[in-house]
Amino acid sequence: MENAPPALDGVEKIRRAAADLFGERGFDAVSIAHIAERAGSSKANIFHHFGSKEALYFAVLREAVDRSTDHFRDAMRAELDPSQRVERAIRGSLTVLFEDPERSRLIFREIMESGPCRAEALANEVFGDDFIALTRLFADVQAGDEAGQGMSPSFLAHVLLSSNVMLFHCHQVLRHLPGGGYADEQERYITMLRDVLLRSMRAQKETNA
Amino acid sequence: MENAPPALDGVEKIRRAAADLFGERGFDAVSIAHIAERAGSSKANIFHHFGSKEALYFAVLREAVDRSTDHFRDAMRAELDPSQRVERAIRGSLTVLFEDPERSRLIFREIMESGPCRAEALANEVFGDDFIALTRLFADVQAGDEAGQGMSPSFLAHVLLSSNVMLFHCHQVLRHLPGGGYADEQERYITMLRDVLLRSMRAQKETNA
DNA sequence: GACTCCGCTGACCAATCGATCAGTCAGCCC
DNA sequence: GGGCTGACTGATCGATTGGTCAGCGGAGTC
Repeated sequence: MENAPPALDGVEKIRRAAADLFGERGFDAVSIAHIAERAGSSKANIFHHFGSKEALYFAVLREAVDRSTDHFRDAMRAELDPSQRVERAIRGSLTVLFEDPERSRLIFREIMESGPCRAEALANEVFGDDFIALTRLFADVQAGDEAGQGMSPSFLAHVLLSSNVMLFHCHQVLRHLPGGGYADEQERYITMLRDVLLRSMRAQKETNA
Repeated sequence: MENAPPALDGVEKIRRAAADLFGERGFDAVSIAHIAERAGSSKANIFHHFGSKEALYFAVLREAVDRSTDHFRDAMRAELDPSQRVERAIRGSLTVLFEDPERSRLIFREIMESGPCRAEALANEVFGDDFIALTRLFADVQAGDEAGQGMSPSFLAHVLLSSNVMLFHCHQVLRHLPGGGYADEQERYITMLRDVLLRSMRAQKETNA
């Protein structure tokens, strides 16, 4: 009977408690004692398994990053018409962000804090694949549409991800801004962002001053 | 001779040191001892003037927020054609973000960390005015353009701010992504974002499935 | 000179931090 | 049984944390 939930051995419990707490409050605000308490373990045991607080943090971060890219890749496999493909990409990215908020916060904090040294590694190992996939999607959609290109696919990926990430991190603030009701209406939000992206691709060089 | 630089009294030195350090590393990673050292003062003196670490943090945060809104408001006063007005709004927001990076990080961290309780206060006191101004700008531009409305001005403000904030916080990562060269070319970035926003406003209901 | 006020300091506090220690206990191999 | 491994613990380390307190020294005031 005990096959479905794998009984969660000690190490995994520590990992999950650490992921939750680091995601919620950040590296410095969380102590090993907190993690040990939530994991139902002892401080010494954490050092036994992970060596140091920093090593635990990076272990948790790496795991979060790996799981994130898997989910995102799944969300973009379908072959539909442009409107539906873009919509699906928005929804997929949004799902990844919201289905495990602690993980998302953990990763974004790492991006913010990373100096020039670690930024390149992050770009290659962590976000590169997702960004490329999204860029390809926009390039495909533009190529299949005779109207006009003229808009960089990678920049459209930037706009999509920016908007979603901002919605995720700031939606408690956004919902209280005048006209910020979209923060609580996911479908309306997705439709609006989809329209912004599709219109950007289709309209031609009419905006040149 | 000592009139132009106001000699920076002790309290102001503390405030600046705290703003720099809190912006760089966040609340928990910075100790009063660090701040005292950078300010050339003593721990006890900081408590003498501010009472507690939290009070110092909030004082610094409030000051950062006030200065931020002032700058932003200045950047949007001009009356030009739609393309130039949108471009100016993008540039203004970008300038505010990059001209004092520590301040910007401080504020954004507060948005991320703020629970539902403090989020409403932040929305009203801090970002409300800027967001309203930006929303009005898009509403104006759309009204003056006969082509079509159909796109929520507040959502366009969201897209503009999201894209800029993301560029600011992640540009060390973005520049290393394939096609992410725009992260280092501000003028190209501004042009692309302007086009995305203008096209979104002008194109009509052609995207409805 | 004696007085107060105020910006400021060094010494100090209890609490907590990350980390280490010796040692316990259960399981496994021979 | 004996030898060994690895998960785990309570006690404890030195360092650092946010915060307190008595007091110093200079500027003003009578």
